Amino acid sequence: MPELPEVESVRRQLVPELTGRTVVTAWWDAHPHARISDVHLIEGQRIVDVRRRGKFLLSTLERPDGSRQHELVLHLGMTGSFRVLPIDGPSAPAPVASEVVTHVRASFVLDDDHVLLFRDPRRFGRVSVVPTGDYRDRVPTLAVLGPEPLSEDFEVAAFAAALARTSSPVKAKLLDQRLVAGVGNIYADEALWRARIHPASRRVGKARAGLLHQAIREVLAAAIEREGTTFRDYQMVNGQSGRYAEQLDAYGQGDLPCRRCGTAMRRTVIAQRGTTYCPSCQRA
DNA sequence: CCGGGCCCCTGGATGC
DNA sequence: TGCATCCAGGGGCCCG
Repeated sequence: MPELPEVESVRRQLVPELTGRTVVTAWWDAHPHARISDVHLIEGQRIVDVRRRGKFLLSTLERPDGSRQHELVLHLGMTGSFRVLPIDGPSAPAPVASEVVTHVRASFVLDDDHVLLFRDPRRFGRVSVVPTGDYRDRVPTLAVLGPEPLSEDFEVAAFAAALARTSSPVKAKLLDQRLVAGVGNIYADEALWRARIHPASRRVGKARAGLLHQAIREVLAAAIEREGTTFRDYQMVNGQSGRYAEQLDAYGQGDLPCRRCGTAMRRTVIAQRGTTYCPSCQRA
């Protein structure tokens, strides 16, 4: 559920909390299916920045000698969220924190007597420390991630060409992350509704690709302004909800009247994902 | 290389 | 009321 707008909202909240802080100790869940790796490498390193690529959060790490060899990579999965809490001192972080906040999978004691907690009930999130820029082993999706949709790198011609080249449903391509980064189930449905394109459409011409390109940018920008969509699990660092849910035109609108034409919205499954669209104004 | 499908996980909703 | 079943989905992986 956390997609680009949600991750960007989290990033903006984390920047003042983490920038310049040194991680004193790290704790993580040893669960056999935990998608958590090499976290111990962060101990003693300073967090230089908090960046975002698609749905990933990235931090440059710096050793006391000034060398920068590692990056922290975070992914919220479906139910991941962060909290920053004050602590009494640099004593056992995780057990103490667990009494206050449930489902803590990793925690980082900072040098300002705060602790960063990573919560993730369904364990689809990822926490990894990797050699700088070396994502292939631990985060392959990040290694092949497509352009940032709100940057100049997201070129309409390349986007249209990629859609012309494929035989998959257009929604599957939006979720793929290689064509464009950061779009998930909510904003795929929203962008397709806005561009009036049927999510199962396997042929999207140049003109409609242009509309979709524009719709993706508009929807994501509008959602960032409202700090994302809280539909079920997504929470910001301060525990608050994103305010885009009331603006949703497609996602979660099954059986409700289309906000454009009044036809009952229809629900189906595409690429193993629940998909809502207007059967009247979204034509294949 | 690409497309399609299955699986990981667990809280909440639904059904009996 | 209580138990079983279903459902949500980002992304890794396997197979054709």
